Amino acid sequence: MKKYSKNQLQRYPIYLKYLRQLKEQGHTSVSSPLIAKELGYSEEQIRKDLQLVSNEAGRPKKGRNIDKLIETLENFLGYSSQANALLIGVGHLGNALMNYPFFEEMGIKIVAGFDSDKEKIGSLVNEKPILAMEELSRSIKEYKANIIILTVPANVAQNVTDFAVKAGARAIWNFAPIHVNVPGDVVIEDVNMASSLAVLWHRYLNLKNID
Amino acid sequence: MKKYSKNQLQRYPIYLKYLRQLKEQGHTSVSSPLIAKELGYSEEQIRKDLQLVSNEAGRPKKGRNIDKLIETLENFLGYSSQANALLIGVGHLGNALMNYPFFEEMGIKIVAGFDSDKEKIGSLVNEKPILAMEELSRSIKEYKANIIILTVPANVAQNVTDFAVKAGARAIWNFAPIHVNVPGDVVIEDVNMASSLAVLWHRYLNLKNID
DNA sequence: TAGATTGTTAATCGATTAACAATC
DNA sequence: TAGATTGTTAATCGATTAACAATC
Repeated sequence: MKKYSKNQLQRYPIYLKYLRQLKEQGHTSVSSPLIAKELGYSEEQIRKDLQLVSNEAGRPKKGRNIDKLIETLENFLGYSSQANALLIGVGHLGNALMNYPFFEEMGIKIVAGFDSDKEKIGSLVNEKPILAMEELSRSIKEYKANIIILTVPANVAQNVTDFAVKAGARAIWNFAPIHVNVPGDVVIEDVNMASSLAVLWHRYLNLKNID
Repeated sequence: MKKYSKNQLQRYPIYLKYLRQLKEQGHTSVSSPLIAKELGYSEEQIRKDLQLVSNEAGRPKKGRNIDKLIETLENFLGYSSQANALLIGVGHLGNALMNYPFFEEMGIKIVAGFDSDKEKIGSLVNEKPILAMEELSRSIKEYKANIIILTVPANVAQNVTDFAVKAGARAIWNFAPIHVNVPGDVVIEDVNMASSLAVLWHRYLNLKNID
């Protein structure tokens, strides 16, 4: 399997989104300089990235076929796989993600939510059942749920993670604002808003100070 | 002003969160190897990162004073600033962020939401008023709102961004699943779930294939 | 043909890691 | 003292950028 850096992997969905836009606008081919200009990357980087996933060469002067490229990226990113996901922690954020319309186009489908709150258990959110934590293990097997979305408070995140791993979770998408440890045979990826805000804030201060 | 890489900036909030945990547990000092082990970084990296923000040296054998370090990081990250933020797009995600309890400990406070939906305008979400887009320019001035949180659908993100920039926005925290362009005197940072998922998914596939 | 764009190979840049003397 | 941990300086590694011949 080829090696992709984290930065690289993060760029592919952005390319794909843009290519879909171009396609909607009626374009049938696309060049590296165009993508580079519009998305703010260098054209060399675009070329490198696309060469790496694509098994078909681009054509000088013309660029690449958009439909082919979209298909390539969709396959590469798993958008054609329709993997089932389970969400733990149906608070405000969990609720929002259960209603998030873009997951399906990203190839994942939240099939159930889990919470420890008895009031919530048994209810439906966006037509998906909210179940008790005890059901997790069974659900992972039943739905072949590859991905666990973690939207619990920071103070219980590690405990819930341990529980989920024991229940069979192998990929955890962590929205809790804290680092959690997992065994080597489990992958975890954080959506850390504090990290993102730190970058924004620092750049903003730089901007103000330069003026 | 010192130069910090994006990766570096992203790590600081993670350190801070962990240090706060340690403090709660009664620790008074902390060493690089300890942080490194717990958070999965190398100890050299921790040392480099902390040296860069700290104006006080650590002490061999002992490490650093936790209280001092927490204070340093809080100041560096702007957590003591209490900046006002405005949120545009009160859908499911926007709603969740208006109820997100951790923003205040990160030094930002959402003071109002904005939406184009007449049904929502005039209502309160988590005690904050939802206003019409026409009010944006006035609110930015009134609240000295440095940060705009963008939680609108992808297809209107660029238009709304342009509108916000015209209204005086200078820092945009973009949760829409799309790249938007801004002028050079505006900073933008994306929370791109698709990018995050791409990393998770790729690592997960790697894991399965290696087994 | 001329020119835009490609893919490849080399150079540069920056970030991480390693090595090690200093010190509490 | 001995040992853990520090800060600094150098080496390595990887990613991005530059250069350029190939080609549609």
